[in-house]
Amino acid sequence: MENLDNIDLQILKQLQENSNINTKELASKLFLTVTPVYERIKRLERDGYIMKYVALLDKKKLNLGMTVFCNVRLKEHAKNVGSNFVKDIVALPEIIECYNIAGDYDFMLKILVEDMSSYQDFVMNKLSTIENIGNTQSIFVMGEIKHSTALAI
Amino acid sequence: MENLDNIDLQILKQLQENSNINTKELASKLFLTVTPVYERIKRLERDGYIMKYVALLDKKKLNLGMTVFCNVRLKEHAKNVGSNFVKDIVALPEIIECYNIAGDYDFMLKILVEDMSSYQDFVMNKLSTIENIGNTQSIFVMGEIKHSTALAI
DNA sequence: TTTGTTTTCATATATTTTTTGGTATTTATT
DNA sequence: AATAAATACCAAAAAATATATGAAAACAAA
Repeated sequence: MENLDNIDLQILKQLQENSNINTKELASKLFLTVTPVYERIKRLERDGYIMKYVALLDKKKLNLGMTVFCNVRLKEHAKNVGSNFVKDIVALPEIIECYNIAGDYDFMLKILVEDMSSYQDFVMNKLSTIENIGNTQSIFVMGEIKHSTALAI
Repeated sequence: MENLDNIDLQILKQLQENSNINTKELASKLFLTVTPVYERIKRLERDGYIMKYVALLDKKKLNLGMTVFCNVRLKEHAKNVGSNFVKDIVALPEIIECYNIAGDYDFMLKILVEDMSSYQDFVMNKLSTIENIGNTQSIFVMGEIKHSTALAI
């Protein structure tokens, strides 16, 4: 972070809003030529500031319009065991995020499904079959106010 | 969704894992030439299946290593009012996501900050100054097990 | 000032994107 | 079934962009 100057930060800001901008256009925004911008981007990739480039898709258009946060509590005996809970979670594609949290529950999952009946199916036939899961609490998302992948840098 | 054939879905799958793949390489994976792949991508963009292309950055390297979910309850009188809560939320760059949820709380925020003291500063000096906020509950993330932007298509 | 290092520019080359025209293939229509 | 219309594909050309290279400028340290 201390290695990054203001130009680097502006490049990162741009790329996390639109990574398909070409070097020429980005260079002109920064009042530079293509070479320094190109080399800075490559350096930012090499040094791991930029992890990957992805396309963000429209959930609703792809029939995954329902978002649910699911809090999970492990069974008492499993708390200290290095369980394969994590392995199971990673394998389920409906679970798009999983956090180990502090508080009443052990994990919080973000789940994307088509509708309520597919969520029911997910909980009954997939989530509940995972070993060591004690109980769960589902928090349904009614609306998405803000959803950004861009860090405030 | 019904408009998408298997080739479209495979293109989307690839692009949401790595959007910097070039058309030629993508085409060879699909046993096609560049033109149909190129045209399909353009159509998927035009039709809104692909919303945007972004670079994903490393939180920790950019000093935003602390994630907190913050549940927010609005004040009673504000529940029905079309408050400018939303406008205020969108303006705060630490809040990377905001959901209107069902359950005990009205909103859930995902917040990215550097450390505990910056979170304290955020809550005290920014979040709490937003009108109509009743009370809040902070859920601290200890570990990120899974974090994908790719939809299970 | 001198030396070494870093950053940038200008330009050339390699690669990729985008366009174009033509040919199958499918779908609809008569 | 035959014809027309639309769709999806391929091959190749043109345009734009990415990448590489050598020289100039800016900067830092001795």
